[in-house]
Amino acid sequence: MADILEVATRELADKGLAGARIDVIAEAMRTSKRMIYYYFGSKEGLYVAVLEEAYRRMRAIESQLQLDDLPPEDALRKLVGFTVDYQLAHPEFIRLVMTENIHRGEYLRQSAVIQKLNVPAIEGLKRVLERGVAAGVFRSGLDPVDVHMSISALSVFNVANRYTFSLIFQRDFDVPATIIARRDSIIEMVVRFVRR
Amino acid sequence: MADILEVATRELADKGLAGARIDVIAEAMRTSKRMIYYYFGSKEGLYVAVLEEAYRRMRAIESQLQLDDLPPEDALRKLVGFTVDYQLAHPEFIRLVMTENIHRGEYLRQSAVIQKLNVPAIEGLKRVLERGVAAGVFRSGLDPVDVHMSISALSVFNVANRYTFSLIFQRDFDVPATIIARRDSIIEMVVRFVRR
DNA sequence: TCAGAAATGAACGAGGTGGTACATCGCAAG
DNA sequence: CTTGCGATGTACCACCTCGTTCATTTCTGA
Repeated sequence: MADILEVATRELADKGLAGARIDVIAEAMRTSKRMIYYYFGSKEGLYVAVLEEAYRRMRAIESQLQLDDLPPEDALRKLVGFTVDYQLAHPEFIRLVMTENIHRGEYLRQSAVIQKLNVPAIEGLKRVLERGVAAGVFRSGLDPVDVHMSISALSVFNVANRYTFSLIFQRDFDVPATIIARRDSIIEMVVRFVRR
Repeated sequence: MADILEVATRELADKGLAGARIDVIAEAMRTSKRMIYYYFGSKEGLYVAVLEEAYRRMRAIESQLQLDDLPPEDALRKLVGFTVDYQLAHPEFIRLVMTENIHRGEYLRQSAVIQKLNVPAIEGLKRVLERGVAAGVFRSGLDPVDVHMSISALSVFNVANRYTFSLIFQRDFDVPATIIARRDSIIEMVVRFVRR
């Protein structure tokens, strides 16, 4: 059953909601298509379940970062670095999010738990920023949601737009050195933004 | 015929390649479906044409910015501001790009002109950065493509992920004040990144 | 052991979709 | 006038895809 979600995630992230085929998902696991409807009711039902699970997984790992033990700037670097790494390691997550935005969020809206799932992410960042201000290393007046948005934007882009971008600007994101340079650049950008 | 592209852009950006229906596109203009195949050969052919045209339009406007007349930091602020504004004003562009990345760039790859179309964008930014270094206001060693990538990432995100993000973090991107604050934040972030 | 519920398999159908066949029209050139 | 070619309308089809129907099996609890 967690197996179903795994396979469904792959297929839905790969082709999008309209492009994914239930028969393909069904065939990719032992059970038949009949089961998908038994458990999830519809293609959309399955899709919502997949979406929720994807967010849940990311936040679960993120919550283990232990940012409170580090000096503010180190904590921020760790958080940004983690976000970049996570997106790189889980392209299927962004692909799902892209698909959902193509659909204007109409399916995620059906999820009751999705907001609560993401509150801790902001809370963690907020504490880091406050500690930085208290320590005199960060400027005040920063909006945690705004900073989080920038971190997400920078981390997501290399994965979300990697194909069009590398095609246009001839940057190969499979080369480790390129990835590392980009990662450093993103961290530097966020840190410089919050520094006094 | 430019009419066809207009309608097709709307439909393809709206639903994606798999979700868009040729019959719908055909019906939305005066001509019949027969014509689409006559001119573009296939659904994919139409899609490629739409993609190319979208890039062409953006770069055409961008090239009129006259950045060379301004002091480096002002020029950079203008460029970033323009990028943010353009993306906000043309959500269908990003939606197409998202769709294309879902497809791993396999269609854009078929376009011969797409690379050349985007070179000027980097050239313009490169000149601004060099002038900034020469004037002693920007740090040296900056990679224009890297900076361009960050500008794109920050500008694209609020549009590309507006639905999922606003759902999760209760930020309404239809409120002008929210947009303006975000715009200022992005510009500030880029400027701080390049400053000495 | 047995009743009832949960889980599953096989097959199918109704509707939709990309693409085509064929005939026709309009118009420019000779 | 007529020849030829680009443009267009109509109808159609072969295939695919979601979702269902019906029957069957496996589990669970008393």
